[in-house]
Amino acid sequence: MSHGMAIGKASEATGVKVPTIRYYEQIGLLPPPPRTEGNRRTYDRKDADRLTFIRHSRELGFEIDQIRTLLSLQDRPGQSCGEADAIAKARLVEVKEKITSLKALEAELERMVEGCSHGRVESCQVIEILADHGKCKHHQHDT
Amino acid sequence: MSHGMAIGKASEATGVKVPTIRYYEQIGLLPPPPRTEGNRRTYDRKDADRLTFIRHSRELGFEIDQIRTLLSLQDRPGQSCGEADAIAKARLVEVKEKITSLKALEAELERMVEGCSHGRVESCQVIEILADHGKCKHHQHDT
DNA sequence: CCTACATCCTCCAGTGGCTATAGGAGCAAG
DNA sequence: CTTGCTCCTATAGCCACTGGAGGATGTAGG
Repeated sequence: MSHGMAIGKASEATGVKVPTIRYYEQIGLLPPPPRTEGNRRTYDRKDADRLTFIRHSRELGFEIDQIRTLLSLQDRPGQSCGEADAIAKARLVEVKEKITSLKALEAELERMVEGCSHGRVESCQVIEILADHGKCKHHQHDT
Repeated sequence: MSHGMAIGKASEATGVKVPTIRYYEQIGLLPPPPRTEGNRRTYDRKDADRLTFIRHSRELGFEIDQIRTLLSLQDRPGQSCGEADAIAKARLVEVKEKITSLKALEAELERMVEGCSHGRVESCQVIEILADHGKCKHHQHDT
């Protein structure tokens, strides 16, 4: 009765690509599902839910290892959610920092682009700011 | 007379790590410098400037191939800076988009963390929102 | 001159999180 | 029965580095 679906259907249902699903199985994030006679993976509702959970977590920028922790917490509902809370809070801090850093970056790029007089490279603000770090206002930014 | 420096000094002077300098040489971003009798790389002021240019560009999030283009533009000062301008503009758009996307992410993480009553996992907003994509307000976000 | 020790060299493997390709097997419809 | 789709495994590639092994060279002190 259990309406098992093939990997393609699971992919469609969850938005996780087929090779990615196999990859998640390989790294132990998704348990190896039962196979059909013809050796094909069959997934059920629970697997799909797990994949959705993973996808959403990845979209929020959690690392695989953090997702591993979050999943194991989900499996034991009676436990305190302090750890989940801590992971989410840490990610929130990261995101806030990245926003700050990207805003500095945005400001500098804007300065570069606005300063471009569309003339020759020799007087181009874009090139000049890149070349001369002293003309750069901010000090620490990453991707 | 040319005050050539060893790779370690070049690294110190530019903030680019030693293995990264060698890597840039390997991929053709930095020209192979002359060597001493003992086979050690010696860099001059121009090389250091180039490394600084590269580092700064990387900090602003430009890809290696874009930096390749920017460097080749710098080498030919008489040319129009339209291409440099276009690269910077494209990056600016990317950065703006990323900021928007991270703000959506920030909002959702905040909702998760605020909703956490510090009780059991079974009633934890953090886990619940991750599990149920329907509870998610936004639709498209990346790292 | 000899000994430590820092710095340098090359080569190769690993990181994260997938993504793509090759080469084949199974399955459903016409 | 054939066409064409989906599936399987295994392996390699992506980006931009980073680290380690194992050995050569340079330098400062005794």
